[in-house]
Amino acid sequence: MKSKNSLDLPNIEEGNSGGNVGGNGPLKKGPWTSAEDAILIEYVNKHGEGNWNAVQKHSGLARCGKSCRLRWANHLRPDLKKGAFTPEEERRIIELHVKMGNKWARMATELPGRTDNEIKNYWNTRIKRRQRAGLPIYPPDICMQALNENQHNENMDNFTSGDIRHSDLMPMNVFEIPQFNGIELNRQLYSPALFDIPANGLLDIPASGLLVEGLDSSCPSRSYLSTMHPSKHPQGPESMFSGVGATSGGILPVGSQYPDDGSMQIVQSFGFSSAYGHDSISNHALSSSLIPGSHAITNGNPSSSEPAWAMKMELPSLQTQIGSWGSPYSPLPSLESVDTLIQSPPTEHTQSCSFSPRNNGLLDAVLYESQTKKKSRNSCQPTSPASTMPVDALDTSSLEFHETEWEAYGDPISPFGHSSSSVFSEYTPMSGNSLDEPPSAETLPGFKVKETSADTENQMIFSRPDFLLASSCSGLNKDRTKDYSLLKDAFGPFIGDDLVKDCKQIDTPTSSSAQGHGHDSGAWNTMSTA
DNA sequence: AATGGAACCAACCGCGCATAT
DNA sequence: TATATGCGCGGTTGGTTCCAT
Repeated sequence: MKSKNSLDLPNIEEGNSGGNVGGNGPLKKGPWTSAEDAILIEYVNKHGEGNWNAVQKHSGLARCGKSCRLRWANHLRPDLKKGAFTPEEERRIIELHVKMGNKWARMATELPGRTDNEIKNYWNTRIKRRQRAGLPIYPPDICMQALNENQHNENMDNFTSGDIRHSDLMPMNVFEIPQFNGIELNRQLYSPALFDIPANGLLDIPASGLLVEGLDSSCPSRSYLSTMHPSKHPQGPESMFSGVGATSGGILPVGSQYPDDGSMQIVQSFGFSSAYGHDSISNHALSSSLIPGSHAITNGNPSSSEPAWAMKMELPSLQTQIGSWGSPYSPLPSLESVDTLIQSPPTEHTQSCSFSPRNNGLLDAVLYESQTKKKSRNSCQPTSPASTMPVDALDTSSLEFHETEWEAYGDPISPFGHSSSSVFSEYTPMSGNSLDEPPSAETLPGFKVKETSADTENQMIFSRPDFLLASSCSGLNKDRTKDYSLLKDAFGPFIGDDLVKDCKQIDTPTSSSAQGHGHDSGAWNTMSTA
């Protein structure tokens, strides 16, 4: 830390640069000096944390309370861990992000010694880097883990909360894992090459790749594969549901038809390299023909008045940078145009549930989650909202491979600037990976990818496969059992029967846990219920 | 060696929530 | 109940460093 000597020299030096230390003059901004740090440390040591606005008054520090708090929290706290993130931490961040989205503060609670700002910066830079390189964002194992977790949760919560969860579940599921969605389900379908996993293990899975790899012509799951990054998806529903052009079992237009235009780039900004056409199948058709039982989902859909991505959702950092991520390979459309796309998609669905009235924030989601929990507890047997389940509560065996292993995937050729079809071809299986090696596009007979349009609601919902299951399991539709069955059927081919099976098998409280990062459970619960 | 771009990092800003009055 | 204040969070910005050309 800083020498206490500086405490005795509060008003020197830095005060001259852009501000002053102490005094009642204008508050200083900009970088903190060692003297200021010392003052702050001394103050905190003496008075403890909190009451930050009093720091200026009592210590003479010409910094606003917020600045003091930030400085302390991010740099001066004695328990801070300095240095680069370890592979374990990196992996943990990814796991957490899968679950939480851009909830940096929450994530920080799970990473002792790390700050939200640190995590945020890490994520942003890594994502940006990978985005530029056209690399996948999430590692398949994590996706799988999340899937398992959610399935588990669904089962834990299965058919118990009924209508209650109908509305409440959605926000969390939709918001919490904006971009993860299809990835997890594709674990077994992906070509390892798709998961070019860099040091940080982020998967920037090209949507097209997802579609190709994970889709088979009949699989409705495509829908959510393409919805991985619902938020702010420029194409809105259309692109998000690129794969959902037909009813279950229906064949979708081939992805190779993707125009190599800006739409693709937009998608890329979400971490996908797919070229999503603007056109496509009408949203209506999609919303109604998504998959058998999909109505349950769409009915539970959050918004009618406002497209899902028009909401301010919890977005991964990369999503927020859509406008600034000018990849050399793929110039992105202006934010304006993106916004237009985002907000313009008309939706004919009405809000059929008690979803957050504003449909625009995590807080809402959290609130609703909380409400859901309460309701669930009150009206049902103990439930475990998917959103509150710790990742670690699930079998994390699939996560056991080390971060460095992710790197083994090697970077594929950047798909940027290529149509999805080309992307597919580029992402041919590299093989030999520890992960389930999904069949390549070529090995998926009849696989066809189609960038189609879809309702924002659909997108929202399908943004998280687990949600689909959860929805059916927990009451998005009153005919939950039916929906579940339908979804199971729908996802079975895609995620694998075993997973579907797991969904049921996991339906035991004791299944949680156990492995991996068990310590997270508590923290997670704490966070979730906070 | 110079230059430009990318990466990294620290800090600020705006918003919203919680609590006190 | 309404308002004020404190605080935390997430997004964004700007500066510095690193690296490739």
